[in-house]
Amino acid sequence: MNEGWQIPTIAVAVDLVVLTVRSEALQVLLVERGIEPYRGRLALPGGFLSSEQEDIDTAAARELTEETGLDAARLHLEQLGAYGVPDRDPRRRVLTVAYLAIVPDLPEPAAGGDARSAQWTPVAKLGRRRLAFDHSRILADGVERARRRLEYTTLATAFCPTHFTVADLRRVYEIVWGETLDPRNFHRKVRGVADFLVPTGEHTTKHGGRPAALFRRGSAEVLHPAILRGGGN
Amino acid sequence: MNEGWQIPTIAVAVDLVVLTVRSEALQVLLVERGIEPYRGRLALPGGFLSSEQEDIDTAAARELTEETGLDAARLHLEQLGAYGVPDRDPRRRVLTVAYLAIVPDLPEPAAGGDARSAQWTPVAKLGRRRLAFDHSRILADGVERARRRLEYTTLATAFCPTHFTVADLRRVYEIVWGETLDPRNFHRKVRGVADFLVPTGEHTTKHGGRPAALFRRGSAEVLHPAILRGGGN
DNA sequence: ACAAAAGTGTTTCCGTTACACCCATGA
DNA sequence: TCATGGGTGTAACGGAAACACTTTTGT
Repeated sequence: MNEGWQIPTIAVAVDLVVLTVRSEALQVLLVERGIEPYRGRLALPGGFLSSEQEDIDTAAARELTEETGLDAARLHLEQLGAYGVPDRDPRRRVLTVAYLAIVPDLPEPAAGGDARSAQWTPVAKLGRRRLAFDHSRILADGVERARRRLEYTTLATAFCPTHFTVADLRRVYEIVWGETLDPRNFHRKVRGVADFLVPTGEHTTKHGGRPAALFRRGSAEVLHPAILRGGGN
Repeated sequence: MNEGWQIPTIAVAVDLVVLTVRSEALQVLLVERGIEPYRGRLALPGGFLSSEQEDIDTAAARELTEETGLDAARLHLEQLGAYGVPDRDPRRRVLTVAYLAIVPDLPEPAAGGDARSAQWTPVAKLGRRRLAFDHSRILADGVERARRRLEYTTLATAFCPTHFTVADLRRVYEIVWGETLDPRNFHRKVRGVADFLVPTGEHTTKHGGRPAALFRRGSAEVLHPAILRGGGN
């Protein structure tokens, strides 16, 4: 079927949905576009492959490091899918491969090596505001993927620093899902999953109540049994 | 960061994991490659975008129709993801977007309009045999996706003709999952999900036992509650 | 009458929910 | 002592597993 015809080639980009829990809200890392099209609009961080031979996973990790200053190898980074509608970029045809990244609340504001000013924005605050290109759709897909991942995997720990309490973990669930959970049942559920949480022996000392035990992320990646939305009040 | 440099472009292809249940086995549509590289090896059907402006979803639907002769608009077709390791094709860099398609057992053998001979192959029979390129990996991802979809969605009906019995549906589950299910519990489960199965009033007349009621696929797309693997014996 | 497959009823078990209750700290 | 949040115990509920049992056909 294909002798003597020219195979079309397309510019390939990667875009990142970088999520964190920060100031009691689910926030996404966005950049403000400095050039047309969509000048001044918010967009997902991303960019074209840096060379003809760069791997897409590598490109996503590179962009993540550039924007957050963190070591991508230690972060959760998974592919969301390819978005390739021909007119998604008015200048030329671009196929973008979107990735979902989960990072803990960063000590320093996300000032990357890149000159562009990446900023955290609460997902809920975006409301009906449209992002550049089809990034609103990609963001919605990423958020939904993250929400589902919390049900069936141990991904929630990726939002937390290395040491955290059960209450910290519960707040991640509550903020990402946008619903409140019963602290007592949640506690028993997560402690009941083998290798989900590893006690460190340490305890918090701050707040008003009883000190909470500190945990590290365990080796488990899937949740048995799952922690489902719409229950637990 | 990017003034005065050339954006690299890449050849983009779509590849299809077309699954069906046929002769009591989960089968995948494969083609035998007639040219190098991987000449003589089995590969997933697929191909490059037909033009600079063809949408990837459209390209996947086109390939599906070419290979099966069926109207892709009536079939289940979903994106699996992008596979873009630079050396996956030794000739040149190709990024492929893989799709999962589910089709009912076709009356006629899958002789497409395309000259290539697509053939159904039982997934289990492939064993350790490697497909061309990274297609073994893509196939594994597609099969795993289909298995999970049966747990949480009504996708199983996509394997069935328009009219089918509960036993037909159960055989789909058993064959795709590779485990046996209790016919009585399965029956009550699927009948209990609202809008999953619509009775047609008709009954089968053939087999040795009591005639079974015939159903059409209902409007439900998600399963409440889910039908999980590793139970039901 | 018997075999075979469809379909229903019932008991047992297990995870979840809801909530009473106890624990450990700061003020 | 009280407020606050951490953590445990437990009874009620609901879905799933196991399986006895009835229904409806062909032979």
